Amino acid sequence: MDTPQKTVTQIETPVSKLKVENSPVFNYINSLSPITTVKSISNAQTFSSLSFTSPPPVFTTPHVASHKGSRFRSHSNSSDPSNKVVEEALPEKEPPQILNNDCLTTTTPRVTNDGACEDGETDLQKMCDDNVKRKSDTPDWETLISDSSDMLIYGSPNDSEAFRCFLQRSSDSKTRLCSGSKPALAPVSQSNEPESSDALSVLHRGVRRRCLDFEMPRNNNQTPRCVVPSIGLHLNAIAMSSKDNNNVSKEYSFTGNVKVGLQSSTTTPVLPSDDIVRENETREEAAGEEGLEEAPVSLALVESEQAGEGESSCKRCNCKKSKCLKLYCECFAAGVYCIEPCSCIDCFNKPIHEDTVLATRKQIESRNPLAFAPKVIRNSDSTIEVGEDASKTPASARHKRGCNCKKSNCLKKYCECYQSGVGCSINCRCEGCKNAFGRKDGSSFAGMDTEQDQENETSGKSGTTIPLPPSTPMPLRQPLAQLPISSNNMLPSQQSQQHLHGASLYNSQSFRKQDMGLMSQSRIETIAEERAEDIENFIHSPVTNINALSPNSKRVSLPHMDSTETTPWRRNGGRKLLLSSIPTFPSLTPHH
DNA sequence: GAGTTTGAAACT
DNA sequence: CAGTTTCAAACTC
Repeated sequence: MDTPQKTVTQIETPVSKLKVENSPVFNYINSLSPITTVKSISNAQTFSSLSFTSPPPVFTTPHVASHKGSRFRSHSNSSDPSNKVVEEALPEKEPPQILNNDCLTTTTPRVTNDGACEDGETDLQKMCDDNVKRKSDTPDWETLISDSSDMLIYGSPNDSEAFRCFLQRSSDSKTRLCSGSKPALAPVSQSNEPESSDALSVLHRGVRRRCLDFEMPRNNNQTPRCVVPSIGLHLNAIAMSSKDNNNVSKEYSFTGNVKVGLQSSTTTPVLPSDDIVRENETREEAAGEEGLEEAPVSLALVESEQAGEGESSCKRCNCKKSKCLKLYCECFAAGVYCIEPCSCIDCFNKPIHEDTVLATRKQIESRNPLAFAPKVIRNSDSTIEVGEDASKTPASARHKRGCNCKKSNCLKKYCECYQSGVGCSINCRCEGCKNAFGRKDGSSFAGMDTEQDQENETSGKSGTTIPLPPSTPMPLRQPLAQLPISSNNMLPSQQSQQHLHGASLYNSQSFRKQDMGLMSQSRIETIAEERAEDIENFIHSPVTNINALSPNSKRVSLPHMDSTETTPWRRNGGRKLLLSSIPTFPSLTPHH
């Protein structure tokens, strides 16, 4: 009897009964015991609630095992514990409710006991005593707590910071972490949170977090970015398409995602969010299997980066009739939620309308799986880009579908190729192409020179306009930004699941993010190469064939090949490899 | 800031 | 698939 219940002893109730008989003291305790039992119950509830709702087996075990539980739990349960911890750490943010919960849940194990012990002092004292013993017995708690703190943080609203720290640790780019962290966190937390209390509350938290996160980042330093799009995330092929690029240059991007978060506070990246949420689920699942969890993180990171960068350029849309639910909307197209800076009217691209956004997105993807995929594909060179010029970019990158310019001569941003800072290619159906980054003819990139020359010859406007176009800037970052978006939506895990679809984009994005953020440049380069290969493969593959077959069709285009974007592809092929390689996750694990 | 131009996206 | 319309960004004034 007794022996078996050692674990129970911790729980207290059963033991108490047994012992009660033995000594008056126990009797006394017994009187108390009820309370304790209650606690235990409460704990159980909390745990159950926390872990379960969606919880993967992992969670279940942990919480059950619980208390001692172990790291595992802390990690896995990060949600719960994290929240608790966070709350404790950051009582401010979390509403009292949470605290209560925390008390209940946490009480047993640690802190609560000590400090909180609000409940019955006597009981608590006893409990504390017991706890003390327990602690002595299982110092793990503290350690766990401390250890888990990171994770906990993760889950909590504050997560962003903690998360960031992690990320930073794990990865290098701080910005990413900061910005990205949110999205990633949000998703994660959300997934977890729901367990704890109300899904809604969770969502709100998520939102808050994102907002906070965003703020945090800002505060931190990073830049005021819009940070907002991480949101993946966030976050969607990210979307990025040309815009993404813009993002890069401007802010957008993922930022977009990030933005989202900021936006209304609601959250962020629409798609990303959705995707994130989904992905979170899927991830968890997948993660369980593969340990993809990382992916999300990476995505988040990516997003964050983008967001961070994007921030500088926070993208904003000005939609009036599309409700920001069509690809006309840059934010939506980028897979991010609209945020405050947007001047849109009747905007539905907000976390509040997540369902609508997702549904719309699906609809669009059903029509064109690549709708949210990056528009620009880059070669290995793409990484190079550095700004200097576009000259390089153009060569390596190409617009999937190609442009259809007739009057702009591909010398203005009306041209997606030009806007993205890439040269026109065979896929383009443009007329009078003078793309400075590379003409459809083949006159290569470098446009500047050639173009200027030509322009000089043809028209005077050229020079200034061409160079100006941020095209250069765009291209550089674009990849990141873009990828993130789509990726946001689609987590790697999802990617794997989703396959090539739009998801692929996401995947790619996410991938990118990971790549970008986590991976060193060298890796990126390699990836880029891989991408190129993948792209080729893609082209050969049925899907790609589509593009090849119908270059004209806008949507047909391949799944993003962009260096940044392209990643996704490879992911398809080599995704796992990348993922596995991706450090992002690892960083998280360390926490364990 | 308002109006125009442009080409992608969406629709038929 | 092609043509047309709608839309919002890019651009101009």
